[in-house]
Amino acid sequence: MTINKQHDILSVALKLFAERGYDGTTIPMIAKKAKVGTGTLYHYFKSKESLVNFLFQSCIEKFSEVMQKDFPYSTTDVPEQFRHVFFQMVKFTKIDIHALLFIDSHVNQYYLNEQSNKVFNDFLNVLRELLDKGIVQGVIVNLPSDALIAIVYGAFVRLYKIIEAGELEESEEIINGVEECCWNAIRI
Amino acid sequence: MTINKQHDILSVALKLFAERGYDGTTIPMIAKKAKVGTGTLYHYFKSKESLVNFLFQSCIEKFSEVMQKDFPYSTTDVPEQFRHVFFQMVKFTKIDIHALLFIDSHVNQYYLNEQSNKVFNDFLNVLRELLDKGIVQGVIVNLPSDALIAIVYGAFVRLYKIIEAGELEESEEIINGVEECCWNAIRI
Amino acid sequence: MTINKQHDILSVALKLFAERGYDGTTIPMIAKKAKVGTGTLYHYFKSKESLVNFLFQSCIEKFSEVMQKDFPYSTTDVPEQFRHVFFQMVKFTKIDIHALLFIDSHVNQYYLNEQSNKVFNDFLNVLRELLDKGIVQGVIVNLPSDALIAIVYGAFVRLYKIIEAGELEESEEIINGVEECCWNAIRI
Amino acid sequence: MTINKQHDILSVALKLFAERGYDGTTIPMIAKKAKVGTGTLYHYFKSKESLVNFLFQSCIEKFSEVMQKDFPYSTTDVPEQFRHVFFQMVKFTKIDIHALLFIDSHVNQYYLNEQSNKVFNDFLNVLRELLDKGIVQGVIVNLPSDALIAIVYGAFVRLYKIIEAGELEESEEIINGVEECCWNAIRI
DNA sequence: CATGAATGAGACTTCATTCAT
DNA sequence: AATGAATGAAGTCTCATTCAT
Repeated sequence: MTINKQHDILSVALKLFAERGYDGTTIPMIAKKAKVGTGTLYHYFKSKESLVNFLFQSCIEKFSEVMQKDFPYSTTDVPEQFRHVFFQMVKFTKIDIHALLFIDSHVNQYYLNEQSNKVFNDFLNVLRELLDKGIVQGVIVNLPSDALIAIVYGAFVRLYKIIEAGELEESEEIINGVEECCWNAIRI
Repeated sequence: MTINKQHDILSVALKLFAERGYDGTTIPMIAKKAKVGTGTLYHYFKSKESLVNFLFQSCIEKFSEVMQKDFPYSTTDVPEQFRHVFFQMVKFTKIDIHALLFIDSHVNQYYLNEQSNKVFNDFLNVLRELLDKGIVQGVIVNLPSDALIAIVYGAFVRLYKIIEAGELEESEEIINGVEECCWNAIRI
Repeated sequence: MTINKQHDILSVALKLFAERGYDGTTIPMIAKKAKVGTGTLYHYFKSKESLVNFLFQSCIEKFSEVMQKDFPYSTTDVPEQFRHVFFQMVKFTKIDIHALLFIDSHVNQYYLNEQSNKVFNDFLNVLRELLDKGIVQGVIVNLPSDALIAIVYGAFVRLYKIIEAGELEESEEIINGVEECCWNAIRI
Repeated sequence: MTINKQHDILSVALKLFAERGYDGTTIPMIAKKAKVGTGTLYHYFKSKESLVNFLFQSCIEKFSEVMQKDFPYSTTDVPEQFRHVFFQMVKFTKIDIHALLFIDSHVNQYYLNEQSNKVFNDFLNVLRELLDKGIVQGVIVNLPSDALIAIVYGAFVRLYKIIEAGELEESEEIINGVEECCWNAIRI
């Protein structure tokens, strides 16, 4: 038996939601894989919706934390800061790729509540600020920061989707290459 | 009455699948929006699964057609060819953004059959060839072509996701800028 | 094309009802096997129920006709009359075994109307009279005629069920033997 | 509340299947009569088909058990053994007439699986052996044992069908009379 | 806390029947 | 007369949720 059933439920649910989507994942599926009774699930979460929202918010939170860990506030060198953020994203993904894919496929869905949407938007703001600073400094192309995020984040997520699907094997070389690509995409 | 009920069903289903996912979309939902009886749907498609597979394959087919339309075979200039493909993708998306988002969110899902997966893979091969040619010519960075596709396609799709979500307004300026970004990402 | 669609519908329906029962047989099944459109069926019969009732009544009628054909009214010899009826039943079954099995499995069912039930009861009365006469004459055992009919008719139908199922091959020898058995069962 | 919902479901389903046939009986019908939710039915049985197969096999099993209970193995007197089997069938029918009628109307139907067919065939073999022994001893008429079973079993079932339909009142006298008829039918 | 039997709303699907052609 | 597309009621089955143990 595991010490923490809640933890088991969360990690199983995250994986299943990431793989099959919210509606394609059933409570019995989660319960069975987490080796708990279906009723147990309802001791920890009021409903399926509250579970998905809890997961979403805590994933964003962890993602945000990792991304800001050891952030080089001291410097004003945007390329260095971009580099830092990128490799922290890599680090986060290595810890829990399902969290990345879960976030990606659940953003803006009809079952997310206001709080989830707010948390996600706050998270985006951190990135927006970084990029806007680069635009002002003239080191990043002058496009709406949301578009720039879409480019970098879109590329990043899709890369890990094909890695997770087994269509590409992860290697330091490739990751470094992709980082360069992403920076080249948006730098002036 | 509409001339073609099958067409109505397909276009409604495409939109709903793109917005809510396969499992989040119900047959009654589709039927109601398409203004047909639920039974009618089953005159045209054997099952919900056969509907989603039909849609998937025909979307890929259309996408593939548009992308290869007027392709500059005469030249060997990869940048020009890349540019062509990119703007054909833009054209396709303008015709039917739901098709783009539908494809993106349904690739590799458990309800797709072998034929759907094959059709999608064939489609990717066209892109792979183009990029591999560029790598050989030394004008595109030497990374696995799947990674390069992920970068460009991932960026592209995510851009249109936020446009569709109303978080960014489409403009020729932005699209041109993004095209430049994408090319800069992968060129040497 | 067949001359008579109604005939095709009836013969297909009879066979299917006999094999799969009323509820296990669908209108599309019948239409397809009879090579007509489903709508065509409704030109000949008001509803599925009216079709099954029509079939039931016409089967009983034919059965009754055959059984009374060349009936030896001149004699009062019950054994001879019994023999006649038995072999007329054999003759009827040889013409259309499905009719026999259809009648057997549809008697007394909830979808039969009053008229069908009446027709069947009238048919039984003919048999009852014959057996009652034999009882009065002291050549048939003194049991309720319905019980005697159940014995003979039950034996007869079940015999042809296993013949139809391919578990027994019909032969004159066996039929003669069974006739003897049936007579021995009820004679004094 | 009842102690055993599964038992309630089974007994209600047996009765309804016997009366209306498999396709004429719906899951909501069964659930309502058994006073359970429709979903409950699916906790006990995977599908309607698995329910009917389970019922079929357990009915045959019970029937077989009752028929072989206290079988006079010590004697080689076939008439006595026949008599025993017949009255054990009567006993079984008195316990659960629906089981008898259910078996009769569901044999060989398209929804029965291989196991069900096998169980039924094994059951028939017991009867075949008994009759074959009688034929060898020269006390039973020389006809294929399947034909003899058809005669006796067909007569027996049909008798109880009309009793169940209220067209004949059961009495010891009649049952004894019918037993004599059945024996007379097949003895030499 | 933990469970899983129980439930009924609602999912997918079928089918008797109608009707425009 | 003949058709089959169209329909919605009703069938089988699933699933989020509750609750007695």
